[in-house]
This record gives sequence, C-alpha cells and structure tokens, in this order.
Amino acid sequence: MVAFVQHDHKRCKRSAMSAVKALCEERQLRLTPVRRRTLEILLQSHKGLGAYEVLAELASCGLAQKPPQVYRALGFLIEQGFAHKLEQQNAYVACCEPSSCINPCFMVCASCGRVAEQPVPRANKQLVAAANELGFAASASVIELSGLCNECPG
Amino acid sequence: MVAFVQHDHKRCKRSAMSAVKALCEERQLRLTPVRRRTLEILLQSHKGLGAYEVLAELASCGLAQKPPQVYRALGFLIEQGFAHKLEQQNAYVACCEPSSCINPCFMVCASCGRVAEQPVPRANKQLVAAANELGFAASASVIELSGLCNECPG
DNA sequence: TTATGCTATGTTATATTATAACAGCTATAG
DNA sequence: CTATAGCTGTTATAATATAACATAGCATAA
Ligand SMILES: [Zn+2]
Ligand SMILES: [Zn+2]
Ligand SMILES: [Zn+2]
Ligand SMILES: [Zn+2]
Repeated sequence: MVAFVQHDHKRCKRSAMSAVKALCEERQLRLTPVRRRTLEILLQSHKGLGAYEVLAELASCGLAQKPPQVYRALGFLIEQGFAHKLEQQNAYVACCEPSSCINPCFMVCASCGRVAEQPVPRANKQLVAAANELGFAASASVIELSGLCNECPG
Repeated sequence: MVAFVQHDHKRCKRSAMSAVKALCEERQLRLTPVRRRTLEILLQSHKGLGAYEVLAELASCGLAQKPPQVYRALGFLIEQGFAHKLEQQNAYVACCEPSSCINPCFMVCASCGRVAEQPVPRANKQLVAAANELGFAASASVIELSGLCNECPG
C-alpha cells in the first residue's frame, strides 16, 4: 500500500524484517544467513528483482554462487509468505505485511518498476464465488495489475 | 465458462475458429497457415499448452521447426486476443470468446489441467477502483485462479 | 557422548522458456 | 516491374528454473 507514496522506507524494511523474525520463531523456522540476506536484498526497494539479480547480490557478499541456492531461499520465503513471485515478470518481491498477507493484488508500475501490494478481499470473494458457480474450487489466486503509478507520467 | 462442463467441443472449436476468421477479415489481418494451425492446436483441448508443445505439433505437420516461429504465431494470437498466456504456467490457451473477451479470469484445474475463462467485470472494477485510490492507473490485469474442477476429486 | 535422522547447503549438470539479429520470401499497391 | 511492408526461416544465445547427488550442520534421544 506504500510503495507509490512517500514513506520512511528504512522503517518499512525494519518492520518487515522484524515481523519475519518473529514469525520464524513462532513457526520454528531457521532464518539462515542466506535466507535472511535474500530477504534483505528484496527489501532494498519496492521493485521486483529477477532471481539472477538476487543471486548476483548474494554472490557479491559471498553467500551463494549457484542458481539452486537462490531458488531455495526464494522458495522458502515464498512458502512462508515472506516474499511473492510476480508471475507476469518472473520477478520476486518482499512481502510488506508478512504477518497478515493473504491473496494480495499486486500493482506493477510499467515505468518505474515499483510494486505495491494490496489486500482485495471483496474482489477475491467475488472471484471465488464466480468460480464456485462453475463448480471450480479455487485454492489460490494470482492477481496482478500493470499500469502507471502516481509518480510516473503517461 | 465451458471447459469444466460437458459440451460439444467440436462446435466449440468451430465457433472460435470462425469468429477468429471473421475478426481477421474485419481487421485486415492475415491468418497464415502457421497462425491458423497454431490456433487449431490450442483449440484441440481446453488445457494450456507450453510453447514447445505447440512447436512440436507444428513441426509434426511441417509448419515450423524453430522456437521463434511458434513464439511469433503465439504473439500474433495474443495481441489480437485470440489466445491468452497463463502466466502462472507459462502456458498458452485459445480464447473461447474472441469477439468479446476483455480482461477475463482464468481458472486452472491443478489436477486435469483444463482452463476455463470467465469475464469478471465486477471484480475488475473493484480492483481498478482500489488501485486508483492509491494513485495507480491500471491498464491491464492478470487474474488466475488455481484449484480443482468439478470433475477432479480432491 | 555418540549415533541417528533431519534440514540446509554446495555443486554439477541440464531442462525449460524466450528473444535478438539477420537473411530471404511473398503479396500487393503503385 | 519494383518498391514496400509484413511474414517466414535460421542461427545463436539469453533468461529462467530444476534434477540429482554429495556434504555439512543441528537436534535429540538412546
Ligand atoms: Zn518501503
Ligand atoms: Zn512508477
Ligand atoms: Zn470446448
Ligand atoms: Zn480437473
């Protein structure tokens, strides 16, 4: 909800990271150095990053050299809801609200690349209801909008 | 709307193909052999097909041998709204309603792979409105549900 | 303590998906 | 005919992702 408006991004990062730490303790998960650093890399900005961009960052601080390493770390973060994959872009982005995030909608600015994440409970209910009417039991949704953010002129 | 219920699929294919032919005449586009055959291949079933699966089919009837050929044909069909890409699966599917299809929602059965396509105007309006409130001007949407269809047991 | 099993990591190799770049062909309008 | 625009053929390569297996760290219980 925050990517496209002025905000204290340092605070934004700190709060996401501490939420993730808390959730890991709660769930008895190990936030290992490579997982933690991967999340930090994603949290640097609100832009989606390709897996190989993340890998390059990890490599530059000596934490990983090979694709499987970054895909594992991303897989962990995504499974736990600490990060998301943008299917349209094959890009990865940290979750802004790791403790309360369910089926968000992503808005991707085609100009600056920033991504905002927004819960859309009503739209989700309607989608699931429409699906149910067709006898389809929906268990997950991908909702991604692309367009222009308020800071990027048409 | 039709993939998950019993229906006359031959009719389904014929009607999509003739709608596409009409639209091509209207828009002065060339439905060349490779484009036409690509569409026919996608229309064989309501499952999403990978680009290289389509290519294999094209190759088996001598219409294309190399990746760029199938990606071009798919690109044409998608630009014109005659087919869609399922971003979650990197798969391609023919459009069921080529003459009236706008921003549909896709339901992908995780078990049988069939894909149904459904207009969701209300959900779309809500998504766009929510985005606008954040100062985001949405111009395109990807909405994909995954789950189980009525013929596939949990 | 040390044996045991589980989770995570390291590494090689390869699979899968997609595009850039350029050469050649074809339909058609003038 | 010939210029042009759009389509096709081909080579090469980029970009994204996973399989498979070897090794290391850690947790816990005999
Ligand atoms: Zn921020
Ligand atoms: Zn922007
Ligand atoms: Zn059908
Ligand atoms: Zn099914």
